Amino acid sequence: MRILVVEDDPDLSRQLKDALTDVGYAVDIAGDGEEGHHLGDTEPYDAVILDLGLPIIDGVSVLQKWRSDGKSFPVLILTARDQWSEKVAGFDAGADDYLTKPFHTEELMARLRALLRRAAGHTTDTIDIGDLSVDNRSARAFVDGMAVKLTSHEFRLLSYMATHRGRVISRTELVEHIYDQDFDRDSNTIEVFVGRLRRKIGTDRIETVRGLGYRLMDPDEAKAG
Amino acid sequence: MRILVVEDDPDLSRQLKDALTDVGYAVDIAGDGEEGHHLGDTEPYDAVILDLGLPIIDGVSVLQKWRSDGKSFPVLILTARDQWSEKVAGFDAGADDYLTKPFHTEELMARLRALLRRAAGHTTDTIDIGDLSVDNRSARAFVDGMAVKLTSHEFRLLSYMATHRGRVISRTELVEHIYDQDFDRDSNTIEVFVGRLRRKIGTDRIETVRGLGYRLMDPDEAKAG
DNA sequence: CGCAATATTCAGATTAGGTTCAGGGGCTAA
DNA sequence: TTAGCCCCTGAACCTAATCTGAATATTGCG
Repeated sequence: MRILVVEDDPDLSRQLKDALTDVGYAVDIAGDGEEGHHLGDTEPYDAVILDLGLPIIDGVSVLQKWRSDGKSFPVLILTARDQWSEKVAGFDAGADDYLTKPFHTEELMARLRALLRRAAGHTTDTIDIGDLSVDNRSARAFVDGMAVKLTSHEFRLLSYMATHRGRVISRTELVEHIYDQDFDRDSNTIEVFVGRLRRKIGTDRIETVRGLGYRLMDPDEAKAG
Repeated sequence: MRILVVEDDPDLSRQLKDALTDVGYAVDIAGDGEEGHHLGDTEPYDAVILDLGLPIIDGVSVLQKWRSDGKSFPVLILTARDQWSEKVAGFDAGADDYLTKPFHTEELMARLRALLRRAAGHTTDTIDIGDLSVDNRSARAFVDGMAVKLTSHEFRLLSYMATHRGRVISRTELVEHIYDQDFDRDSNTIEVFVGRLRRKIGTDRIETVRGLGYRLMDPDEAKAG
């Protein structure tokens, strides 16, 4: 974890750097708003501790610049004053937390941990198979970057096959996973859906394994191996 | 956005509920730790405001239980005491923010907004989707710079979809996040609201995904893939 | 070549979603 | 307190996407 501390009081920044380094963070220090802004713009920090009363450029302006540039690291603001209206302004500028001086280092550490913890939990939910991309979050599929319009059953079928890519999947297994309840399994709906899917995402992506079922794969990979 | 308030002081919880409802959140109240824990366990809240001094089960224990159950909603802790060591314990139990009573409602609101936007992976209160702009701070929406007049529930719907832009959102999810606990959830109000929203912000911004739900997106982006 | 498995096509049937509307509740202004 | 207004809700009705099953065609394999 790499942390930027923007603070003009050398004593405080020294003390913060020591404390943060002790618990294993990599720490950079900036002594004024300009330097701080530049560092935040160019280096990949995991979080920033930002004093508001800074030389050259004030903290809120620095924060606003970062946010309008799309910088998304969590920012914890420090300030000497305890004006609630000022806090509100800080949050509205895009701060994630706010701490009034003087503070206990332990509390700062705890708040920082909370910010880092929260920032960590963002994962995407897509499966890529060659240039086919299946996004379970948005219930969409892309072929070569182009969105493919799928109906809900078509998508369920594709999604299930994608999470078990490379494996042969029987019709029975597909039926069991696509339909919630017991479904009258003597019709050819699966074949119909596979057919429709093939038309939409490309025929050779779903291989038929006679007598066993289907397998979803990357056509190029198939040739190679 | 749906918020759970766990607070044993009826005056305070009443006041919080009013303030939160005014700005368009759906709010549930729990008066003790047990009820609070149960609600948090079973309902899909977007954030929780949790008092520490609670009857039956104390706040920190409730929070710890949630976290060990994998609940990840942001939690803002309230407490009467200003013991920094207690704050640290609260954060380590999995809190995301901490506010000492008495507090200014504006500050609480600002902190709550910060938690909500951060939980959704955003850094500001304004979400832009093409030329549609949704401002969660002022509860207003703009199309092409022009303000759009939305009713409270229309905005709730739009706001929730905007913070989850691109994702397919089921009717159930929408109902659960824009209404509070006591709401009869089988009627077609969601369809009605979606219809009204579409008329106000443009039909092709909300895509219907049959059998799954709706998706808010930039119509131009959609064509591009 | 012939059989069995799989593909394709297509036309109802079904059901999800869209639209409209009226009643009622709650808020505001007088 | 009352009248008026706005908005929410739920029902009824309408529209259209998509599912299904059967009929028909094709393929692969012994």
